[in-house]
Amino acid sequence: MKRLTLSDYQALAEFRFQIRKYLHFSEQAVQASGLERGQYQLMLAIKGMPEGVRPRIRDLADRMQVQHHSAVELINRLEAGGYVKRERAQEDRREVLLALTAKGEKVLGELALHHHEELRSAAPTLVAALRRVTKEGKDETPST
Amino acid sequence: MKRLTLSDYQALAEFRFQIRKYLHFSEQAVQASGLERGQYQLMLAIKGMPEGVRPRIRDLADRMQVQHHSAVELINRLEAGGYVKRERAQEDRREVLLALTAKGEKVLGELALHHHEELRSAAPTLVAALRRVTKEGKDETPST
DNA sequence: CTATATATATCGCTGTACGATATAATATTT
DNA sequence: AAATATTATATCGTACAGCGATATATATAG
Repeated sequence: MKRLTLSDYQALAEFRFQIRKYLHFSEQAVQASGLERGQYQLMLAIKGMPEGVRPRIRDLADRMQVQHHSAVELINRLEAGGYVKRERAQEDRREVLLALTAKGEKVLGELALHHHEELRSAAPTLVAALRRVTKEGKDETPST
Repeated sequence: MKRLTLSDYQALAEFRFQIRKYLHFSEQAVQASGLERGQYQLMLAIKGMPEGVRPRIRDLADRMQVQHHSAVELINRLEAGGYVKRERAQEDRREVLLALTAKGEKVLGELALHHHEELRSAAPTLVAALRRVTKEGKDETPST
């Protein structure tokens, strides 16, 4: 079994740290807007859906990497808060398509802007951390 | 207030998606090893601590971006599982320094290896997503 | 036109992180 | 050196997000 060098461990740890910092910033910003953790992300997923993919619950669950019923619950709370609305698809009436309300657009707009700025400023550090992970180990003595 | 373009939203959403995929992979791998979510990360934080920083509970909490008492609980469970051990610092006897046990080293080694491989293969996509976020918007019509 | 698959929804539970608070050691002030 | 404040760690109860198991509705296959 291959072994990692101490530098590899440090690279992995540093990447985690940077990611956690970004996610922590996000959580603070989201809660300051009166939303719960996943709500911003789900709204962002609706708005930022790749071209050609319709925002069904299933697709959103996939983008969120959660079970579909976790997405359902999240959407229930979002709908209750007036941020998104459900629409039955007319072709396949099992499907529910999601859309942002005006209120949802507004909150998402502000949050996304903050996130965009934060991520732009964090990006160089993140890329550097990734590069360090990617970099071939130069025969360093393994750790332990 | 500045507005984001649709491409900006897509870039943010795509980055989130890629991060979630990595974190989801991580969670699966960690649970398959019989550990809980944060346990791998905390062990990794111990091992991958930057040079010159001692692994006190407070420092680890900072690297984990959690409240110190959340770190305490995590460490309680790790210690109960025999993965880490506490040692009182002799200079300042309030401090508790953490160290991995042999068992901890072993489990961490395997997990970190998988993570390293996964991250190496995910890195190009992640970097691309970051670049798209960083890229100056080229006067595209704003969304909505 | 029954059987099976797909899409969404509900209910109860668990685990993780938090807030509030406590204990212990060290540092500072008078 | 006693009193007070600060720092480091620990405990207890709680909240909430996501999951497993299960249910309902619609659509497709045989």
